[in-house]
Amino acid sequence: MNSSRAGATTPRRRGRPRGRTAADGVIADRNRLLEAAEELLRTDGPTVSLQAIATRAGVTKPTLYRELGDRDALVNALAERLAERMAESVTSMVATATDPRDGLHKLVMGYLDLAERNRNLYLFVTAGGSGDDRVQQALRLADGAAHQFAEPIAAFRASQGVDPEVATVWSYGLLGALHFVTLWWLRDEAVSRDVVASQITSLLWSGMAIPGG
Amino acid sequence: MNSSRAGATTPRRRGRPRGRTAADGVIADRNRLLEAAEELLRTDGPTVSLQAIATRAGVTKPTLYRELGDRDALVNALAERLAERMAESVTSMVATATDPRDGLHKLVMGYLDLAERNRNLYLFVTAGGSGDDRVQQALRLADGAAHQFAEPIAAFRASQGVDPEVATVWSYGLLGALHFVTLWWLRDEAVSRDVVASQITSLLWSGMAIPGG
DNA sequence: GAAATAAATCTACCCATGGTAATTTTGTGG
DNA sequence: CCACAAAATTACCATGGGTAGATTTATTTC
Repeated sequence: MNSSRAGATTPRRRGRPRGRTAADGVIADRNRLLEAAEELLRTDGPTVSLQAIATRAGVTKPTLYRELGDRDALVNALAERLAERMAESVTSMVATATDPRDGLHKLVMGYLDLAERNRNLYLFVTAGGSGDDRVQQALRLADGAAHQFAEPIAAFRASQGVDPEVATVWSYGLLGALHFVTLWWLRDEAVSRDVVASQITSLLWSGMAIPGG
Repeated sequence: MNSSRAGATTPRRRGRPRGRTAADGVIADRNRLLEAAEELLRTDGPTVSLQAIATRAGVTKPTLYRELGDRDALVNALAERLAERMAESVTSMVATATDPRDGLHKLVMGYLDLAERNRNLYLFVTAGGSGDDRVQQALRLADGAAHQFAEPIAAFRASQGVDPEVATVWSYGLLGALHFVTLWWLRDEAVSRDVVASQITSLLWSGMAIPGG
C-alpha cells in the first residue's frame, strides 16, 4: 500500500496557471481527479489518502477540495460514475436477453462482472465514507437502482391483483441480497461467477415474481 | 458529537494499581471497556474515538489497546456481543411462533427491534471498520447467521428433491436483504415496523420456501 | 494602459486520532 | 532485600482530513 511513489506529476507553479481562460477546463480537471482516484483505488485499496489522489492528478489538496469537496463528496462522485457504468453494462447485457428470467440472469452477471473488475472501487463506494452518514453510504448505490426495480415489481403485482405497496421494501431487499452475495463472492471466490449468478438469480426471481404476501 | 465531556472518571495513579492480584479482574475491565464503548456509541455516534472510550472507562489508550487490540478488534468484540443479543432476542421471539411462517415474521421483528434500539451500534459493527478489510466488516454479522440459515434451507430443499447447493448463496442473500431493508428503514422511517416486517417477511419467505431454481 | 479586482493555485499549517515507546509504580518469587 | 514481571500512565510519533494565507496570472474598469 505504498502511496507516495511514482506517478506524481511535477507540481505546478505557485499562482494561477497561465492560459486558463475563464472557466472552460474545469470539468476536465474534475475528471482527471476522479480518474486518479480510481487508479489509486485499484492499486492501493480503499484507504487511499486524498493527498495521494491530488498528487497523482498533479495538483494539491486544496485544489482537490475546491473541485470535489471533502472525502464524502469524492465517494459520491465515484459512486455516481460507477452507477452509470453499471447501468450501462447491465442494460447492454439485458438487451440480449431472450425472456424476462434470462434478462434477470444477465443483469446479475453484469453486476458481478463490474463489481469484480472494480473491486476496490465497489468497496469504496459501498463502505468507504468518512464515518458520519454510514447509512447513506451503504445505500447510495442502491437508492438509484431501487426505483428502477420498484417500478416493474409494483406494476407486475398490481396486474396480479396483489398488494403493490411492497415494491419499495422488496427492491431494497433484492438489492441487498445482490450486494451481500457480491461481497461474499468477492471475499471467498468459493464458486465460479456463473454458478453464483445462477443461484442468486433463482433467489431474486422467486422474490420478484411470486405473488405471495 | 462532543466527546470530551462529563463521564470521565478521574485517571488512576501512574504505575501498577494497588491490590490487583495476578490476573483476576481482567475480564471485568474488558467488559467495562465494551460497556463504555456502547454508551458512547449511543450518544456520540459511530465515529467515537478510542481515546473517548478509554477515558469513559477510566483508563487510558494503551490500556485499552492491551485489553482489546486495535479499532478493528473493538468492532469485532462489539459485533460478537450484538450477535449474541440478537440471537437471544430472535430465538425468544421465534419460540412463541405458531407456525414456520410466523416464526420468520417474529425473527424479522426481533431483528428490526434490536437494530432500532441499538441503532449506532448496529451501524458501527456493520460499517465501522478502520477501512482495510471492509468486506470482512460488512459480512461479520452475517457470517454467523448464514450458517444457521443455510442448514434448514439445504435440508428443506433436499427433502423437496431440488438442488441444496444454493443454500449458502441464498443465506447471504436473505441476510443481505434483511440488512438493506433495515438500513433503509432506519434511515427513512417511512413505514411502521410492523408493516416493513410483514413486507420483508413475505419476501424472505418466498425466497426460503420456493423450490424454483 | 495602469490599477484594481477576481481566479486559481500552492505552501504551510492546525488538529484529531490511531497507535506505540519509554517510564513509573506495585506486586511476587528467590 | 533485591531482581524481575505486571499494570498502568505520560509523552510521543505519524498520518491524514481540512483550512488560512500567500502568490501568481487573468480580467475588468477607468
